[in-house]
Amino acid sequence: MEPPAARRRVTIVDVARHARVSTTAVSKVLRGAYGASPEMRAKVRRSIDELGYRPHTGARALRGQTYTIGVMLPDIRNPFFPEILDGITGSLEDTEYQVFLGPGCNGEKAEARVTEAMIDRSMDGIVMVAPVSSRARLEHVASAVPTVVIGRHGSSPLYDTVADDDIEGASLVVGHLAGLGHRRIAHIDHHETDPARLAEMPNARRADGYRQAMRAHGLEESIDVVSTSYTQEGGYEGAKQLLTRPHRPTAVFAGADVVAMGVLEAVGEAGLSVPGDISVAGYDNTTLAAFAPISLTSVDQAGHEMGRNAVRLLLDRIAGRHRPSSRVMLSPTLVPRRTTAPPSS
Amino acid sequence: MEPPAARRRVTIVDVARHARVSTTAVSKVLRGAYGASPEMRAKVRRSIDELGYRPHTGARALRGQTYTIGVMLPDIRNPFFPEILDGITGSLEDTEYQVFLGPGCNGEKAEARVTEAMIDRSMDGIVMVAPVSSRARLEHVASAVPTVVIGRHGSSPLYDTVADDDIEGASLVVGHLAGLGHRRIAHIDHHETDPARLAEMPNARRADGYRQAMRAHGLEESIDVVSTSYTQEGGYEGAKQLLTRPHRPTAVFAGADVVAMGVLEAVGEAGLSVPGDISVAGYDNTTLAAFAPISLTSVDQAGHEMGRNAVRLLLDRIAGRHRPSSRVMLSPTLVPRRTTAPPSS
DNA sequence: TTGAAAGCGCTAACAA
DNA sequence: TTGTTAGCGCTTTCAA
Repeated sequence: MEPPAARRRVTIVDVARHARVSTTAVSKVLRGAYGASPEMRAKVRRSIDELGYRPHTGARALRGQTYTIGVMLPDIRNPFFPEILDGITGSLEDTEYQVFLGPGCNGEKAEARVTEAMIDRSMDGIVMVAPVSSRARLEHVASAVPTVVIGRHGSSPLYDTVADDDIEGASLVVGHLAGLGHRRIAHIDHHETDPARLAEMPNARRADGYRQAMRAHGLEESIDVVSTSYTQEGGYEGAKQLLTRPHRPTAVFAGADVVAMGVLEAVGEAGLSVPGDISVAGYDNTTLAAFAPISLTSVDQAGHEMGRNAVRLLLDRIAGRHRPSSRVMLSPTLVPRRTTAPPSS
Repeated sequence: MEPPAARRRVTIVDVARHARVSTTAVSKVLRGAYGASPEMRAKVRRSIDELGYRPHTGARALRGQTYTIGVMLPDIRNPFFPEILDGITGSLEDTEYQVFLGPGCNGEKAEARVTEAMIDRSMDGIVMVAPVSSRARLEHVASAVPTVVIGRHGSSPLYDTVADDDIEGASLVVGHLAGLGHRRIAHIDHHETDPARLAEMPNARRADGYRQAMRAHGLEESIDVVSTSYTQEGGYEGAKQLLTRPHRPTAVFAGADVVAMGVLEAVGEAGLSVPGDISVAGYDNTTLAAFAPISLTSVDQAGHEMGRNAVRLLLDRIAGRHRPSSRVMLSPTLVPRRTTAPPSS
């Protein structure tokens, strides 16, 4: 008399026995591989359902795929990232692939930990959203597993990239404000010291785009960039500085929506009104921007599209298609709301 | 002459050879298992570093642990969940465990897909945050892998639970408002039909707590609950209804911060001011509530603590400690801000 | 079209 | 204390 053993997981062997075929046959059916008659497929399918069999991913990992896609998100709090994530999960919904998020990636070290963990787990593909790691690190990851980098400029032969045209986005904002009649349009940037990263990060592009657009509108004399950080505090500090200017700007283009939130706070504290005394625009078109009491003019980056494109490129690579690396560049759109209006003067 | 083969991953065999010991020895060192001399440990450690060896999780999964914890988050957009997540990742930072998030779990079907995927991947433990699945489903998961359920009342011998005392939270809000002099305090609830779930969901507790507290303050005649949903739209709709009451409430207790956002919107549209004409309180103390221009009175659930407790319970179970299931109940605190004030009358 | 069998990288029972 | 070795569940080569 044996004690009732802990229930063992149903394996491919059980299915094979139940269907009276070989394990090879079951494996073939599972993977939709060539070389199995329709009758055999049907038989195996039935046994799989009856027994409630599910493939063991660890065992699969030793020989083939894991049907797992890892997504590295730097900051789960940034309300822009869920859009990208929806684009990713949405296009993977009807496939066997499962998405897992590596959370808490603030800084190079944390990014390395998460990506290594994904590689250790034999994930089939990795999507890195707005990584801060060095190019060398990204290429290290990409050399181990198919990789797509979202939201960073600068390409590599080892990975594909999907990014928003930040130059164009900045230009849309400046064009909008200039069109309303603003001349003194200031910009709040994210301060970046690392020169290597500088060229690849979206914030630098936005600042460049701002400068270019200002020149294009004949406003180069009014170019005014404050470098703080892409956080609410950064926006608050930046706005404080701008408000003490002898000739106060009539409009502020914040490099991100969260930054604009800080600007709104500082402007409110200074007893000024938006857009009466000062217009404010953000970037990312987050849910926060759309929230009625705030109603922030912002730039929409088409996060869904970014996610969809990333998946398309990734599956293509996983399927083994050898091709030069791609760069997808998406066009942003302006969403004018109530924080921007003609200057009062 | 061979073509340069694709670089093979360093395995335990390579390490063993390099250190001139057996693979068993390496395995023991890796797992900190009993039976390896300090000299051997040192030797193996050195080889591991020199070769850059990392354990293959899939291979580990076949025999032992994967050092992976899966967290199921129903809605990545809910600004309360990152708090819990921080609590989880924070307490796992100095361990070998890695956290992965299963995203996009809206509804029972999606929850089942994600949890099955976690089980297939031999994750060592699962944390389910505010799941909507039936008790039977939760127990199915828990019978396959150590599980902790966060944010749901009602216990099971198969899994541990961590929850906030929603009755107390509701009581804090009502007490605060009543203390300010309000009598007509209304509540916006999340509509729930499933009777089984009804008893376990926090929203029901909050509504019950509201009713109990109203009675305790002798305000049972003023009890007024509108059932919509825990979304911004739900708050908007609910407020619309409340504002058409012949005797308009002077304070609204929204069951969640997002709901309160919708209330603020509706109140603003009606040309009323907060807190001048009507006080508004939320629940969750999200970053949104703390945001200065909004400054919403809310209830803090100590998300960090929830996450920390969940991990503690999970690791305990994973370590194989057999014990009856635990229920951890945390006490919320009230965070009064500028959306609540004495009634104007 | 079908199946037998080797082996992926690791852990753990057992032997030395 | 140290090493040998048998699998874990799957994929894939190769033979029938």
